Amino acid sequence: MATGRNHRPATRSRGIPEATVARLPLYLRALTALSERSVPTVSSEELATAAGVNSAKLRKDFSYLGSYGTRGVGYDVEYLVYQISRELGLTQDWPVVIVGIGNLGAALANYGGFASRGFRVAALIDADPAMTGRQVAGMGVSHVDDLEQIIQANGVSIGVITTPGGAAQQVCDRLVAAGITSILNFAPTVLSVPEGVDVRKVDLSIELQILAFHEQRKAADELAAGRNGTPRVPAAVERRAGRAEDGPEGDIPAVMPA
Amino acid sequence: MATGRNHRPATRSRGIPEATVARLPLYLRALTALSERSVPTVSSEELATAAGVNSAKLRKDFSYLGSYGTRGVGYDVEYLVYQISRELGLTQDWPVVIVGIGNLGAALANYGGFASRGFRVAALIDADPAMTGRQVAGMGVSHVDDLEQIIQANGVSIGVITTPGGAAQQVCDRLVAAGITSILNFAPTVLSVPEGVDVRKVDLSIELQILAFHEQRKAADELAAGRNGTPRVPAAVERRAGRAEDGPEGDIPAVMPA
DNA sequence: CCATCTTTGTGCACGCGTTCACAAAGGCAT
DNA sequence: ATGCCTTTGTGAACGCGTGCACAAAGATGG
Repeated sequence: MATGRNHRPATRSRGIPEATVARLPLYLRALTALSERSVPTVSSEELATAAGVNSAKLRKDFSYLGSYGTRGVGYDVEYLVYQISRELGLTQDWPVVIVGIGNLGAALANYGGFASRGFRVAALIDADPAMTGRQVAGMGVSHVDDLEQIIQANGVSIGVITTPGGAAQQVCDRLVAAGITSILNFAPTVLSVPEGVDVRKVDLSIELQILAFHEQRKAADELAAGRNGTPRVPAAVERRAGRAEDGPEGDIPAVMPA
Repeated sequence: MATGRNHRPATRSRGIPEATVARLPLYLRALTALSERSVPTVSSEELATAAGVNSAKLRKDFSYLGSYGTRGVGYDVEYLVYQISRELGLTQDWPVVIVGIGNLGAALANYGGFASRGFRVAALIDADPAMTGRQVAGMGVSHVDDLEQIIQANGVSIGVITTPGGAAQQVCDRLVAAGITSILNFAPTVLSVPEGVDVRKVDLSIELQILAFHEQRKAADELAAGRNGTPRVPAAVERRAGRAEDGPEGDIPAVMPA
Protein backbone atom coordinates (compact mmCIF):
# COMPACT_ATOMS: atom_id res chain seq x y z
CA MET A 1 0.00 0.00 0.00
CA ALA A 2 1.92 3.00 1.23
CA THR A 3 5.12 1.18 0.43
CA GLY A 4 4.67 1.85 -3.26
CA ARG A 5 7.99 1.91 -5.11
CA ASN A 6 10.52 2.02 -2.35
CA HIS A 7 13.71 3.35 -3.84
CA ARG A 8 15.74 3.98 -0.72
CA PRO A 9 14.82 1.88 2.26
CA ALA A 10 18.07 3.09 3.80
CA THR A 11 16.48 6.22 5.20
CA ARG A 12 13.65 4.42 6.87
CA SER A 13 15.22 1.87 9.15
CA ARG A 14 13.11 -1.22 9.50
CA GLY A 15 10.03 0.95 9.08
CA ILE A 16 10.73 3.08 12.14
CA PRO A 17 10.78 6.78 11.20
CA GLU A 18 13.93 8.65 12.05
CA ALA A 19 11.99 11.17 14.10
CA THR A 20 10.62 8.35 16.21
CA VAL A 21 14.05 6.84 16.75
CA ALA A 22 15.27 10.20 17.99
CA ARG A 23 12.52 10.24 20.62
CA LEU A 24 12.92 6.70 21.87
CA PRO A 25 15.83 7.62 24.16
CA LEU A 26 13.63 10.30 25.65
CA TYR A 27 10.88 7.83 26.41
CA LEU A 28 13.40 5.40 27.75
CA ARG A 29 14.75 7.94 30.18
CA ALA A 30 11.29 8.82 31.46
CA LEU A 31 10.40 5.15 31.76
CA THR A 32 13.60 4.38 33.63
CA ALA A 33 12.75 7.08 36.15
CA LEU A 34 9.29 5.55 36.60
CA SER A 35 10.82 2.12 36.94
CA GLU A 36 13.08 3.32 39.72
CA ARG A 37 10.03 4.62 41.54
CA SER A 38 8.46 1.18 41.05
CA VAL A 39 5.56 2.53 39.05
CA PRO A 40 4.02 -0.54 37.36
CA THR A 41 2.08 1.04 34.50
CA VAL A 42 1.81 4.40 32.82
CA SER A 43 -0.66 5.93 30.40
CA SER A 44 0.39 7.56 27.16
CA GLU A 45 -0.76 10.87 28.59
CA GLU A 46 1.43 10.68 31.69
CA LEU A 47 4.47 9.39 29.86
CA ALA A 48 4.10 11.99 27.14
CA THR A 49 4.05 14.75 29.73
CA ALA A 50 7.14 13.34 31.38
CA ALA A 51 8.93 13.15 28.05
CA GLY A 52 7.74 16.56 26.95
CA VAL A 53 5.83 15.43 23.88
CA ASN A 54 2.30 15.10 22.60
CA SER A 55 0.48 11.94 23.72
CA ALA A 56 -0.76 11.15 20.21
CA LYS A 57 2.78 11.35 18.93
CA LEU A 58 3.96 9.03 21.65
CA ARG A 59 1.27 6.48 20.88
CA LYS A 60 2.09 6.61 17.20
CA ASP A 61 5.77 6.21 17.99
CA PHE A 62 5.07 3.13 20.08
CA SER A 63 2.82 1.74 17.39
CA TYR A 64 5.87 1.38 15.17
CA LEU A 65 7.41 -0.93 17.73
CA GLY A 66 4.31 -3.05 18.09
CA SER A 67 1.22 -3.16 20.27
CA TYR A 68 2.74 -3.07 23.69
CA GLY A 69 -0.05 -1.29 25.54
CA THR A 70 -3.26 -2.44 27.15
CA ARG A 71 -6.33 -0.41 26.36
CA GLY A 72 -7.99 1.07 29.38
CA VAL A 73 -4.80 0.58 31.39
CA GLY A 74 -1.71 1.90 29.68
CA TYR A 75 1.77 0.54 29.21
CA ASP A 76 3.70 -1.82 31.45
CA VAL A 77 6.74 0.17 32.47
CA GLU A 78 9.23 -2.66 32.80
CA TYR A 79 8.15 -4.32 29.60
CA LEU A 80 8.38 -1.08 27.68
CA VAL A 81 11.83 -0.33 29.08
CA TYR A 82 12.93 -3.70 27.80
CA GLN A 83 11.36 -3.32 24.38
CA ILE A 84 12.77 0.13 23.76
CA SER A 85 16.17 -0.89 25.04
CA ARG A 86 16.18 -3.83 22.70
CA GLU A 87 15.01 -1.72 19.77
CA LEU A 88 17.74 0.82 20.39
CA GLY A 89 20.32 -1.92 20.69
CA LEU A 90 21.11 -1.15 24.30
CA THR A 91 20.96 -4.75 25.41
CA GLN A 92 24.39 -5.21 23.98
CA ASP A 93 27.65 -3.62 24.89
CA TRP A 94 28.92 -0.71 22.78
CA PRO A 95 32.57 0.11 23.23
CA VAL A 96 33.43 3.63 22.10
CA VAL A 97 36.66 5.51 21.61
CA ILE A 98 37.11 9.19 22.32
CA VAL A 99 39.65 10.90 20.10
CA GLY A 100 41.00 14.24 21.26
CA ILE A 101 41.49 14.44 24.99
CA GLY A 102 41.34 18.16 25.57
CA ASN A 103 38.95 19.83 27.94
CA LEU A 104 35.89 18.49 26.21
CA GLY A 105 37.21 15.00 25.61
CA ALA A 106 38.21 14.71 29.26
CA ALA A 107 34.83 15.99 30.35
CA LEU A 108 33.07 13.39 28.24
CA ALA A 109 35.36 10.68 29.55
CA ASN A 110 34.32 11.63 33.07
CA TYR A 111 30.67 11.90 32.14
CA GLY A 112 28.61 9.27 33.91
CA GLY A 113 25.98 9.14 31.19
CA PHE A 114 28.25 6.98 29.11
CA ALA A 115 28.34 3.84 31.14
CA SER A 116 24.73 4.11 32.23
CA ARG A 117 23.29 2.63 29.07
CA GLY A 118 25.50 -0.01 27.57
CA PHE A 119 28.17 2.36 26.38
CA ARG A 120 31.67 1.81 27.59
CA VAL A 121 34.68 3.99 26.95
CA ALA A 122 37.17 1.54 25.50
CA ALA A 123 39.97 4.01 24.95
CA LEU A 124 40.99 7.64 25.08
CA ILE A 125 43.14 8.69 22.16
CA ASP A 126 45.15 11.84 21.60
CA ALA A 127 47.74 12.99 19.09
CA ASP A 128 49.84 14.86 21.62
CA PRO A 129 52.70 12.66 22.88
CA ALA A 130 52.63 14.64 26.10
CA MET A 131 49.17 13.27 26.79
CA THR A 132 50.09 9.65 26.12
CA GLY A 133 50.01 7.57 29.23
CA ARG A 134 48.46 10.28 31.34
CA GLN A 135 45.48 9.23 33.43
CA VAL A 136 42.11 10.73 32.54
CA ALA A 137 38.95 9.52 34.23
CA GLY A 138 40.89 6.59 35.61
CA MET A 139 42.06 5.49 32.20
CA GLY A 140 45.33 5.83 30.37
CA VAL A 141 45.47 7.98 27.26
CA SER A 142 46.65 6.17 24.15
CA HIS A 143 48.53 7.68 21.27
CA VAL A 144 46.76 8.14 17.98
CA ASP A 145 49.32 5.90 16.31
CA ASP A 146 47.62 2.96 18.00
CA LEU A 147 44.17 4.03 16.83
CA GLU A 148 43.65 1.22 14.33
CA GLN A 149 44.96 -1.43 16.65
CA ILE A 150 42.77 -0.29 19.53
CA ILE A 151 39.64 -0.20 17.43
CA GLN A 152 40.14 -3.62 16.00
CA ALA A 153 41.24 -5.24 19.23
CA ASN A 154 38.17 -3.95 21.06
CA GLY A 155 35.66 -4.30 18.25
CA VAL A 156 34.78 -0.64 18.47
CA SER A 157 32.23 0.65 16.01
CA ILE A 158 31.39 4.03 17.55
CA GLY A 159 33.86 6.88 17.69
CA VAL A 160 33.59 10.26 19.38
CA ILE A 161 35.63 13.10 17.90
CA THR A 162 36.56 15.92 20.27
CA THR A 163 39.63 17.19 18.46
CA PRO A 164 40.08 20.74 17.20
CA GLY A 165 38.27 21.39 13.96
CA GLY A 166 41.39 21.19 11.85
CA ALA A 167 42.15 17.61 12.82
CA ALA A 168 38.62 16.28 12.70
CA GLN A 169 38.42 15.15 9.07
CA GLN A 170 41.77 13.45 9.25
CA VAL A 171 40.83 11.62 12.43
CA CYS A 172 37.49 10.77 10.90
CA ASP A 173 39.13 9.21 7.86
CA ARG A 174 41.34 7.07 10.05
CA LEU A 175 38.41 5.98 12.19
CA VAL A 176 36.41 4.99 9.15
CA ALA A 177 39.34 3.18 7.60
CA ALA A 178 39.79 1.28 10.85
CA GLY A 179 36.19 0.07 10.72
CA ILE A 180 34.21 2.66 12.66
CA THR A 181 30.73 3.06 11.20
CA SER A 182 29.18 5.58 13.61
CA ILE A 183 30.69 8.90 14.58
CA LEU A 184 29.64 11.50 17.09
CA ASN A 185 31.38 14.70 16.08
CA PHE A 186 31.91 17.55 18.52
CA ALA A 187 34.37 19.38 16.29
CA PRO A 188 33.07 22.39 14.37
CA THR A 189 33.60 20.74 11.01
CA VAL A 190 31.45 19.17 8.36
CA LEU A 191 32.74 15.63 8.09
CA SER A 192 32.56 13.80 4.82
CA VAL A 193 32.23 10.06 5.15
CA PRO A 194 31.51 7.21 2.77
CA GLU A 195 28.00 5.88 2.53
CA GLY A 196 27.09 3.50 5.27
CA VAL A 197 28.78 5.57 7.95
CA ASP A 198 26.52 7.56 10.26
CA VAL A 199 27.62 10.91 11.58
CA ARG A 200 25.85 12.89 14.24
CA LYS A 201 27.02 16.35 15.10
CA VAL A 202 26.98 18.28 18.34
CA ASP A 203 27.94 21.89 17.89
CA LEU A 204 27.81 24.35 20.74
CA SER A 205 28.48 27.31 18.53
CA ILE A 206 25.62 26.52 16.18
CA GLU A 207 23.18 26.04 19.03
CA LEU A 208 24.11 29.40 20.49
CA GLN A 209 23.70 31.10 17.15
CA ILE A 210 20.23 29.64 16.72
CA LEU A 211 19.32 30.88 20.18
CA ALA A 212 20.73 34.30 19.32
CA PHE A 213 18.55 34.47 16.23
CA HIS A 214 15.40 33.85 18.21
CA GLU A 215 16.56 36.14 20.96
CA GLN A 216 17.06 38.94 18.48
CA ARG A 217 13.69 38.30 16.95
CA LYS A 218 12.00 38.39 20.34
CA ALA A 219 13.65 41.69 21.11
CA ALA A 220 12.66 43.12 17.72
CA ASP A 221 9.09 41.91 18.16
CA GLU A 222 8.76 43.56 21.52
CA LEU A 223 10.27 46.78 20.26
CA ALA A 224 7.94 46.84 17.27
CA ALA A 225 4.89 45.87 19.29
CA GLY A 226 5.57 48.65 21.75
CA ARG A 227 2.50 48.70 23.98
CA ASN A 228 0.69 45.95 22.14
CA GLY A 229 0.15 42.57 23.80
CA THR A 230 1.09 41.39 27.25
CA PRO A 231 4.83 41.98 27.55
CA ARG A 232 6.20 38.52 28.23
CA VAL A 233 9.35 38.23 30.30
CA PRO A 234 9.48 41.99 30.44
CA ALA A 235 12.68 42.36 32.42
CA ALA A 236 14.91 40.80 29.77
CA VAL A 237 13.31 42.70 26.95
CA GLU A 238 13.65 46.04 28.66
CA ARG A 239 17.27 45.41 29.36
CA ARG A 240 18.05 44.21 25.89
CA ALA A 241 16.33 47.15 24.30
CA GLY A 242 18.30 49.46 26.49
CA ARG A 243 21.56 47.76 25.70
CA ALA A 244 21.31 47.91 21.94
CA GLU A 245 23.74 50.69 21.27
CA ASP A 246 23.55 50.34 17.50
CA GLY A 247 20.07 51.77 17.54
CA PRO A 248 17.14 50.68 15.39
CA GLU A 249 19.23 50.49 12.28
CA GLY A 250 20.00 46.83 12.05
CA ASP A 251 16.73 45.12 11.37
CA ILE A 252 13.83 47.40 10.64
CA PRO A 253 13.63 46.96 6.86
CA ALA A 254 11.15 44.12 6.64
CA VAL A 255 12.63 42.64 3.47
CA MET A 256 9.38 40.89 2.75
CA PRO A 257 10.16 39.29 -0.61
CA ALA A 258 7.17 40.28 -2.71
CA MET B 1 -5.01 30.05 0.74
CA ALA B 2 -2.67 27.58 2.33
CA THR B 3 -2.31 29.90 5.28
CA GLY B 4 -5.88 29.24 6.27
CA ARG B 5 -6.45 30.08 9.90
CA ASN B 6 -3.03 30.78 11.25
CA HIS B 7 -3.23 30.31 14.99
CA ARG B 8 0.43 30.43 15.85
CA PRO B 9 2.68 32.62 13.75
CA ALA B 10 5.22 32.28 16.56
CA THR B 11 6.80 29.22 14.99
CA ARG B 12 7.75 30.97 11.77
CA SER B 13 10.07 33.79 12.70
CA ARG B 14 9.83 36.71 10.33
CA GLY B 15 9.10 34.26 7.53
CA ILE B 16 12.37 32.39 7.87
CA PRO B 17 11.73 28.67 8.34
CA GLU B 18 13.24 27.12 11.42
CA ALA B 19 15.13 24.56 9.34
CA THR B 20 16.77 27.36 7.44
CA VAL B 21 17.76 29.19 10.61
CA ALA B 22 19.44 26.03 11.83
CA ARG B 23 21.57 25.91 8.68
CA LEU B 24 22.60 29.56 8.61
CA PRO B 25 25.41 29.03 11.13
CA LEU B 26 26.72 26.27 8.91
CA TYR B 27 26.83 28.56 5.89
CA LEU B 28 28.38 31.27 7.98
CA ARG B 29 31.16 29.00 9.08
CA ALA B 30 31.95 27.93 5.53
CA LEU B 31 31.83 31.52 4.34
CA THR B 32 34.13 32.67 7.10
CA ALA B 33 36.66 30.07 6.04
CA LEU B 34 36.43 31.34 2.46
CA SER B 35 36.76 34.89 3.67
CA GLU B 36 39.95 34.05 5.51
CA ARG B 37 41.32 32.60 2.30
CA SER B 38 40.33 35.86 0.60
CA VAL B 39 37.99 34.17 -1.83
CA PRO B 40 35.85 36.97 -3.29
CA THR B 41 32.82 35.08 -4.59
CA VAL B 42 31.37 31.62 -4.31
CA SER B 43 28.71 29.74 -6.22
CA SER B 44 25.81 27.99 -4.52
CA GLU B 45 27.26 24.70 -5.64
CA GLU B 46 30.67 25.27 -4.06
CA LEU B 47 29.28 26.69 -0.87
CA ALA B 48 26.74 23.91 -0.59
CA THR B 49 29.47 21.32 -0.87
CA ALA B 50 31.50 23.08 1.79
CA ALA B 51 28.52 23.20 4.10
CA GLY B 52 27.50 19.64 3.36
CA VAL B 53 24.09 20.40 1.94
CA ASN B 54 22.22 20.37 -1.35
CA SER B 55 22.76 23.43 -3.54
CA ALA B 56 19.06 23.90 -4.23
CA LYS B 57 18.40 23.91 -0.51
CA LEU B 58 21.10 26.50 0.02
CA ARG B 59 19.68 28.77 -2.66
CA LYS B 60 16.21 28.47 -1.22
CA ASP B 61 17.57 29.22 2.22
CA PHE B 62 19.27 32.35 0.97
CA SER B 63 16.16 33.38 -0.91
CA TYR B 64 14.44 33.85 2.46
CA LEU B 65 17.05 36.43 3.37
CA GLY B 66 16.74 38.31 0.09
CA SER B 67 18.40 38.29 -3.31
CA TYR B 68 22.02 38.57 -2.37
CA GLY B 69 23.50 36.67 -5.30
CA THR B 70 24.47 37.64 -8.81
CA ARG B 71 23.33 35.34 -11.59
CA GLY B 72 26.13 33.90 -13.56
CA VAL B 73 28.62 34.75 -10.83
CA GLY B 74 27.53 33.59 -7.40
CA TYR B 75 27.55 35.23 -4.01
CA ASP B 76 29.89 37.87 -2.68
CA VAL B 77 31.54 36.20 0.28
CA GLU B 78 32.06 39.27 2.48
CA TYR B 79 28.61 40.62 1.85
CA LEU B 80 27.00 37.29 2.62
CA VAL B 81 29.00 36.93 5.81
CA TYR B 82 27.68 40.27 6.89
CA GLN B 83 24.09 39.56 5.93
CA ILE B 84 23.96 36.20 7.68
CA SER B 85 25.70 37.58 10.74
CA ARG B 86 23.18 40.34 10.94
CA GLU B 87 20.26 37.98 10.42
CA LEU B 88 21.52 35.72 13.18
CA GLY B 89 22.02 38.67 15.48
CA LEU B 90 25.76 38.18 15.71
CA THR B 91 26.56 41.83 15.12
CA GLN B 92 25.68 42.45 18.70
CA ASP B 93 27.25 41.16 21.86
CA TRP B 94 25.60 38.25 23.65
CA PRO B 95 26.70 37.73 27.23
CA VAL B 96 25.99 34.23 28.49
CA VAL B 97 26.18 32.58 31.88
CA ILE B 98 27.22 28.99 32.44
CA VAL B 99 25.60 27.33 35.43
CA GLY B 100 27.22 24.20 36.78
CA ILE B 101 30.99 24.29 36.64
CA GLY B 102 31.80 20.60 36.64
CA ASN B 103 33.89 18.91 34.00
CA LEU B 104 31.58 19.89 31.19
CA GLY B 105 30.94 23.42 32.37
CA ALA B 106 34.65 24.04 32.72
CA ALA B 107 35.30 22.56 29.29
CA LEU B 108 32.73 24.89 27.75
CA ALA B 109 34.20 27.85 29.60
CA ASN B 110 37.54 27.03 28.04
CA TYR B 111 36.05 26.43 24.63
CA GLY B 112 37.25 29.01 22.15
CA GLY B 113 34.16 28.76 20.01
CA PHE B 114 32.31 30.95 22.44
CA ALA B 115 34.07 34.22 21.99
CA SER B 116 34.57 33.73 18.28
CA ARG B 117 31.14 34.93 17.28
CA GLY B 118 29.81 37.61 19.54
CA PHE B 119 29.26 35.36 22.51
CA ARG B 120 30.97 36.26 25.72
CA VAL B 121 31.00 34.29 28.93
CA ALA B 122 29.79 36.82 31.46
CA ALA B 123 29.90 34.54 34.47
CA LEU B 124 30.48 31.01 35.68
CA ILE B 125 28.05 29.95 38.37
CA ASP B 126 28.07 26.95 40.65
CA ALA B 127 26.12 25.83 43.69
CA ASP B 128 29.09 24.30 45.45
CA PRO B 129 30.63 26.79 47.91
CA ALA B 130 33.94 25.02 47.43
CA MET B 131 33.94 26.18 43.82
CA THR B 132 33.17 29.79 44.58
CA GLY B 133 36.05 32.08 43.82
CA ARG B 134 38.07 29.38 42.15
CA GLN B 135 39.55 30.33 38.79
CA VAL B 136 38.24 28.51 35.73
CA ALA B 137 39.28 29.59 32.25
CA GLY B 138 40.74 32.74 33.74
CA MET B 139 37.49 33.68 35.38
CA GLY B 140 36.25 33.50 38.94
CA VAL B 141 33.38 31.16 39.74
CA SER B 142 30.38 32.86 41.32
CA HIS B 143 27.98 31.32 43.76
CA VAL B 144 24.48 30.50 42.61
CA ASP B 145 23.08 32.81 45.26
CA ASP B 146 24.22 35.73 43.13
CA LEU B 147 22.60 34.35 39.98
CA GLU B 148 19.84 36.92 39.71
CA GLN B 149 22.13 39.82 40.44
CA ILE B 150 24.70 38.69 37.86
CA ILE B 151 22.12 38.22 35.14
CA GLN B 152 20.54 41.58 35.64
CA ALA B 153 23.77 43.48 36.08
CA ASN B 154 25.16 42.09 32.84
CA GLY B 155 21.97 42.07 30.82
CA VAL B 156 22.31 38.36 30.15
CA SER B 157 19.57 36.71 28.15
CA ILE B 158 21.19 33.38 27.29
CA GLY B 159 21.96 30.74 29.88
CA VAL B 160 23.83 27.46 29.56
CA ILE B 161 22.94 24.70 32.00
CA THR B 162 25.64 22.13 32.70
CA THR B 163 24.46 20.97 36.10
CA PRO B 164 23.59 17.39 37.00
CA GLY B 165 20.13 16.38 35.83
CA GLY B 166 18.58 16.70 39.23
CA ALA B 167 19.37 20.38 39.59
CA ALA B 168 18.56 21.43 36.04
CA GLN B 169 14.88 22.29 36.39
CA GLN B 170 15.49 24.27 39.54
CA VAL B 171 18.31 26.23 37.94
CA CYS B 172 16.19 26.73 34.85
CA ASP B 173 13.35 28.20 36.89
CA ARG B 174 15.70 30.64 38.55
CA LEU B 175 17.25 31.65 35.23
CA VAL B 176 13.84 32.29 33.72
CA ALA B 177 12.67 34.21 36.74
CA ALA B 178 15.78 36.35 36.48
CA GLY B 179 14.97 37.26 32.91
CA ILE B 180 16.75 34.65 30.80
CA THR B 181 14.78 33.86 27.63
CA SER B 182 17.08 31.40 25.89
CA ILE B 183 18.54 28.29 27.43
CA LEU B 184 21.03 25.77 26.15
CA ASN B 185 20.57 22.65 28.22
CA PHE B 186 23.28 20.00 28.54
CA ALA B 187 21.62 18.24 31.46
CA PRO B 188 19.76 15.01 30.70
CA THR B 189 16.42 16.47 31.70
CA VAL B 190 13.33 17.70 29.92
CA LEU B 191 13.01 21.30 31.01
CA SER B 192 9.62 22.91 31.26
CA VAL B 193 9.61 26.62 30.64
CA PRO B 194 6.94 29.28 30.15
CA GLU B 195 6.00 30.29 26.64
CA GLY B 196 8.38 32.76 25.10
CA VAL B 197 11.47 31.04 26.46
CA ASP B 198 13.51 29.01 23.99
CA VAL B 199 15.24 25.85 25.05
CA ARG B 200 17.71 23.91 23.00
CA LYS B 201 19.02 20.60 24.22
CA VAL B 202 22.34 18.89 23.77
CA ASP B 203 22.32 15.35 25.02
CA LEU B 204 25.30 13.08 24.58
CA SER B 205 23.47 10.04 25.81
CA ILE B 206 20.62 10.46 23.33
CA GLU B 207 23.00 10.94 20.42
CA LEU B 208 24.84 7.76 21.31
CA GLN B 209 21.61 5.82 21.58
CA ILE B 210 20.53 6.99 18.15
CA LEU B 211 23.86 5.91 16.75
CA ALA B 212 23.52 2.56 18.49
CA PHE B 213 20.14 2.04 16.86
CA HIS B 214 21.52 2.53 13.39
CA GLU B 215 24.60 0.54 14.24
CA GLN B 216 22.47 -2.37 15.32
CA ARG B 217 20.37 -2.11 12.21
CA LYS B 218 23.43 -2.10 9.99
CA ALA B 219 24.73 -5.20 11.72
CA ALA B 220 21.36 -6.92 11.37
CA ASP B 221 21.12 -5.99 7.71
CA GLU B 222 24.52 -7.39 6.92
CA LEU B 223 23.79 -10.57 8.83
CA ALA B 224 20.49 -11.04 7.03
CA ALA B 225 21.90 -10.17 3.63
CA GLY B 226 24.65 -12.70 4.06
CA ARG B 227 26.44 -12.83 0.72
CA ASN B 228 24.17 -10.37 -0.98
CA GLY B 229 25.46 -6.95 -1.98
CA THR B 230 28.90 -5.49 -1.71
CA PRO B 231 29.87 -5.79 1.93
CA ARG B 232 30.46 -2.19 2.94
CA VAL B 233 32.94 -1.50 5.70
CA PRO B 234 33.43 -5.21 6.03
CA ALA B 235 35.89 -5.21 8.92
CA ALA B 236 33.48 -3.69 11.39
CA VAL B 237 30.65 -5.95 10.38
CA GLU B 238 32.71 -9.08 10.66
CA ARG B 239 33.87 -8.12 14.08
CA ARG B 240 30.46 -7.12 15.28
CA ALA B 241 28.92 -10.30 14.04
CA GLY B 242 31.65 -12.29 15.70
CA ARG B 243 31.34 -10.42 18.96
CA ALA B 244 27.61 -10.89 19.38
CA GLU B 245 27.68 -13.50 22.10
CA ASP B 246 23.92 -13.46 22.57
CA GLY B 247 23.48 -15.20 19.26
CA PRO B 248 20.78 -14.49 16.71
CA GLU B 249 18.08 -14.37 19.35
CA GLY B 250 17.69 -10.66 19.89
CA ASP B 251 16.32 -9.32 16.68
CA ILE B 252 15.29 -11.88 14.13
CA PRO B 253 11.51 -11.77 14.59
CA ALA B 254 10.57 -9.25 11.97
CA VAL B 255 7.56 -7.92 13.84
CA MET B 256 6.21 -6.48 10.62
CA PRO B 257 2.90 -5.06 11.82
CA ALA B 258 0.47 -6.42 9.26
C1' DC C 1 -23.16 -11.46 31.56
C1' DC C 2 -23.84 -6.82 30.38
C1' DA C 3 -23.06 -1.87 30.56
C1' DT C 4 -19.91 1.67 31.16
C1' DC C 5 -15.68 3.87 31.22
C1' DT C 6 -10.90 4.39 30.17
C1' DT C 7 -7.16 4.29 27.06
C1' DT C 8 -4.94 2.53 23.08
C1' DG C 9 -4.03 2.31 18.12
C1' DT C 10 -4.70 4.55 13.77
C1' DG C 11 -7.04 6.68 9.53
C1' DC C 12 -6.90 11.09 7.81
C1' DA C 13 -5.79 15.72 6.76
C1' DC C 14 -2.62 19.35 6.99
C1' DG C 15 1.63 21.87 6.87
C1' DC C 16 6.60 22.02 6.61
C1' DG C 17 10.76 20.90 4.34
C1' DT C 18 13.17 19.05 0.40
C1' DT C 19 14.15 18.45 -4.26
C1' DC C 20 13.60 18.96 -9.15
C1' DA C 21 13.68 21.50 -13.05
C1' DC C 22 13.53 25.64 -15.52
C1' DA C 23 12.90 30.43 -16.74
C1' DA C 24 14.95 34.85 -15.75
C1' DA C 25 19.08 37.44 -15.11
C1' DG C 26 23.38 38.91 -15.69
C1' DG C 27 28.39 38.60 -17.10
C1' DC C 28 31.58 38.03 -20.92
C1' DA C 29 33.55 37.38 -25.35
C1' DT C 30 33.41 38.58 -29.92
C1' DA D 1 25.49 45.50 -29.48
C1' DT D 2 24.48 40.69 -29.58
C1' DG D 3 24.49 36.00 -28.50
C1' DC D 4 26.18 32.51 -25.44
C1' DC D 5 27.06 30.60 -21.15
C1' DT D 6 26.77 30.36 -16.26
C1' DT D 7 24.25 30.63 -12.13
C1' DT D 8 20.55 32.35 -9.43
C1' DG D 9 15.82 32.38 -7.73
C1' DT D 10 11.56 29.97 -7.49
C1' DG D 11 7.14 27.42 -8.96
C1' DA D 12 5.52 23.00 -8.27
C1' DA D 13 5.36 18.30 -6.72
C1' DC D 14 6.37 15.08 -3.32
C1' DG D 15 7.17 12.92 1.06
C1' DC D 16 7.63 13.03 5.99
C1' DG D 17 6.04 14.28 10.45
C1' DT D 18 2.37 15.96 13.40
C1' DG D 19 -1.96 16.25 15.54
C1' DC D 20 -6.93 15.47 15.57
C1' DA D 21 -10.53 12.67 16.40
C1' DC D 22 -12.61 8.34 16.77
C1' DA D 23 -13.47 3.45 16.65
C1' DA D 24 -11.83 -0.80 18.69
C1' DA D 25 -10.32 -3.12 22.79
C1' DG D 26 -10.24 -4.29 27.18
C1' DA D 27 -10.85 -3.55 32.19
C1' DT D 28 -14.09 -2.85 35.89
C1' DG D 29 -18.38 -2.74 38.50
C1' DG D 30 -22.94 -4.26 39.13
